[in-house]
Amino acid sequence: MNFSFEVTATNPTSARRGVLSTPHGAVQTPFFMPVGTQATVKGLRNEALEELGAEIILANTYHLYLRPGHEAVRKLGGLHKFMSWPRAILTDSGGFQVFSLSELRKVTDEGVRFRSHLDGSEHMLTPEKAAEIQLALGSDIAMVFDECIETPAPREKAEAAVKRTTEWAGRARKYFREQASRNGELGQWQFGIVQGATFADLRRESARQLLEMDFPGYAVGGLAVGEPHSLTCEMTAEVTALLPRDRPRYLMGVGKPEQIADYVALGIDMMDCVLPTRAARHACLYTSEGRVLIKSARYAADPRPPDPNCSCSVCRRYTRAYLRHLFAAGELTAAILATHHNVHFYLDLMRQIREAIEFGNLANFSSEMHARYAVSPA
RNA sequence: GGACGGGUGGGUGAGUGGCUAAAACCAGCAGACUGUAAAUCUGCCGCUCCUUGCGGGCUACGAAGGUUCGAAUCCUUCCCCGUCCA
Repeated sequence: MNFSFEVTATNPTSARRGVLSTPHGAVQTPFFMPVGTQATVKGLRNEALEELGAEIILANTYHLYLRPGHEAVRKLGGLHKFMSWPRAILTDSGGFQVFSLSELRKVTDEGVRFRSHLDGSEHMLTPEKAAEIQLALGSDIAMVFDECIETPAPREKAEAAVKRTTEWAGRARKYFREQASRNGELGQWQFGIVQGATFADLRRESARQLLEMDFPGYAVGGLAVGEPHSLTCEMTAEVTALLPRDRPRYLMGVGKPEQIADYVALGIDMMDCVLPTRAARHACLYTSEGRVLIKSARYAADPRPPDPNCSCSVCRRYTRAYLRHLFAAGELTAAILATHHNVHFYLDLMRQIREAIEFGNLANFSSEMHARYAVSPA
């Protein structure tokens, strides 16, 4: 087995410092995964991602299944080779698309029937199918297919989603193990996903049921979909309290810069979020001084770097005035530079957090981040 | 010199008697983005007043007059622009 997870340091909070080893390299935890839904982190070449120190990225089952198709990727040597990314990859299962594409799908116990957002064609995604696709893609970590629902949700709906997610997790686990016994070492880890919306008892129940399936890692899903941050933290804490200490915990789809350290303090090891890349394309830069909406007229003649305290190659070379100009002109370079900076910011934030855990001052770090982002800079 | 066509808010450009401070798009301004249907979306965008209300006042569809209860829309004259004919 090329996989392992080792906790190397703990903290007065529940935070853990560790290393997740994969066939495509070791990943220092806690970590943040830049999102590369369609086998690319929008706006960044893989060379840049490597320079920025990304050790793992996320890709998406649903999107790659529709285009170019998982069999096509398999024939081209798997996702790593296809996209020329030598480091680790985690694939999301398509469970989030159950939520985000809610108008294009129908959920049944069997699975989810999607109408493709690309051409309207019909596709059935089941727990087995999602696992099969991810095995074909050859990602290092595969997620089980779950039912992600909106928040707030009525209790009955949340209950039903938990029940379904648990059953689907069981089927996915079974499929995965069958494949392993038939084909030998699969070179992939499979993680379960806890659901339960904003109901603490459902979250605990969901976690307990998944624990019985003995996943090498556990995710918390269906959070940060509109509920207040405090509630996200509450639900996360409920779950992490039950999860085994020797397995990685993944809080899916988070978060804002000032929230990241909070999740880590609750014992989260892994996160991903489209925020740094999407916000960058929309001219929002994350800096040591807070958010900078670089399109604003106030930066038209600002000769300072986007973030005076940042060491990234964009901040070393370009001014706010120039970035603002590029956005105003609609130049592609605007998105590229902004994305580069934001991903640097997030990855550097994670480096600082890992350091803070080792030095035992994560709590201070967290409150500093909140203070910094409480008010947007002038 | 003559015949047509046309002059609308920062721009392009709808609108041929009241529902028009005037569509739509662009530009401008402000904001939002949390396992990416997102290089997207939302709001504001003549001036002004306040007790911020589907509020009041003022100004505005080349200019000046006129018709009408009411005009960007109809009439007259003038000024520009385009095309064609001499």
